[in-house]
Amino acid sequence: MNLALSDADDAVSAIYAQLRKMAAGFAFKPGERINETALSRDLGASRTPLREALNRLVAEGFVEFQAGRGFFCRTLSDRRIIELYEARMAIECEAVRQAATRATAADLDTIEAALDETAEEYASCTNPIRLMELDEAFHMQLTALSGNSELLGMLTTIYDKIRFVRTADLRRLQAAGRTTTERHRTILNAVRRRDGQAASAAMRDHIAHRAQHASDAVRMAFADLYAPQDTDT
Amino acid sequence: MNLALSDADDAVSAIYAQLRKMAAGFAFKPGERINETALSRDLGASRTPLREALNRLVAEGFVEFQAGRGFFCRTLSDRRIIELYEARMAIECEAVRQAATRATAADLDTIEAALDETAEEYASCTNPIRLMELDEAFHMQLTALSGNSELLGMLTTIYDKIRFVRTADLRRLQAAGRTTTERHRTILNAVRRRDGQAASAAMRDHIAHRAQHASDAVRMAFADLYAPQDTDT
DNA sequence: GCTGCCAAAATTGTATACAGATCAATGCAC
DNA sequence: GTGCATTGATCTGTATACAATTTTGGCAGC
Repeated sequence: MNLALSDADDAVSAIYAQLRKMAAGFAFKPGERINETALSRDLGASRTPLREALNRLVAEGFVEFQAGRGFFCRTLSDRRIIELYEARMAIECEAVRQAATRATAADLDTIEAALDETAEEYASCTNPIRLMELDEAFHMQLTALSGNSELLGMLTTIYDKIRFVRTADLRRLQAAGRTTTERHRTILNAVRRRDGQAASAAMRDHIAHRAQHASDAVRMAFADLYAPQDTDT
Repeated sequence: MNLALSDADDAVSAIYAQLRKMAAGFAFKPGERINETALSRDLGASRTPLREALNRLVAEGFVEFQAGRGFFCRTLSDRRIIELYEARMAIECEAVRQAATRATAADLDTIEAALDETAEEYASCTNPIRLMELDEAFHMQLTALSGNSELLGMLTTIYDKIRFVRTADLRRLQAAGRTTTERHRTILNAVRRRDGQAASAAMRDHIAHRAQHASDAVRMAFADLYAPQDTDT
């Protein structure tokens, strides 16, 4: 997978990075057709490099392509979100299992320090974007300890696809006065004990728990998506 | 992930499907630069749709892109292959766990029948391509029983990336007078018992076993790749 | 009000042109 | 013979043009 998501020095990669950010945040509405001419004008490029970048997003599933009709923003369905949560499970459970044998004590200290440092902010944070960043950072850092860049790349793509839903879910969770910090500590402790089995099980439990609320979160995410423009429809 | 690997009715998708097949079989040598003009001529298209298709392959990691220098065939390293085997583990272990709760008896009968039917051919097969097809069919069918198209799509991409190595590995295994059929039955039986834990563990064991020989297989694959042209280097 | 149809406008699909960068080969100095 | 600079050939990067297709808007008929 492509980990070089930072804007490389070539134009297509820069456009791609920008479009991916937009797609992750649903700057295009689900099912919406993407107007190449207008978008290329906005991005200050011509249609040729834009279409090349869009084709990368097609391969990753952020954008769909219909012959003769052009590019469309991906749709957002319960079913697909559940599948992505399961894919997350596959990757994060395996990653944490590998991390249990490969992570150094220093690596784990770093993550735990970050957890300690942000625990208070996490508990009192009212900005859902920031809440999401903190949560996601933990999962990505932990997965990175697997030392497997394929797994990390796949997870990055999955997170970009479900971020919108997860943001709604975390907001909801916190509104109920709860956080994910304790579950994160449980997972981290299992890795520290070098117990890959337990770490994997704890991660599975953690993700499964959130997946149960995914459908509700999808509905909230949809509301967020269309609320700024109009309250009904 | 993109499951529509069949040649769609649009030109870019058709070119993409063909290029992906070529990339999977290393029709381009690792690290080799891809000449757009020559390739577009061979494919009977112009550079524009070809580059769009190549950009899809960049996103999937079959092709690398260097600014100002063009597209290059991916390189083949031990490290990367091991990572892909681990990614396989992540996905297939999760898939088989889901399959254990979701697969119908009829689904499992179909796979078992295919296993029975091909057991003899598998044991005596001298064509490594066919050997690979049989083995891969089992894994893909089983993963399909998870009912998760994301997992299936990811696995398809992984298999396309390691097919070359796996072909060498299976050839080697069979030359030693052994097959994977019994291990496949062990996994299938666990799914039948609805024991997701055991099915996952058996799958993990199976893949780990093959991963141990991946480095040797990579070397064999390299030899295969360059043998037709020249015996050394 | 709704449907079907036709023409105009907008949009996509791809070939092509050309500027700029890269590569290869030759020749020169050492 | 080796390393380096030069230059011509090759190749990439992207804008643009235009054909083909799709969408849109309006109008007639039910």
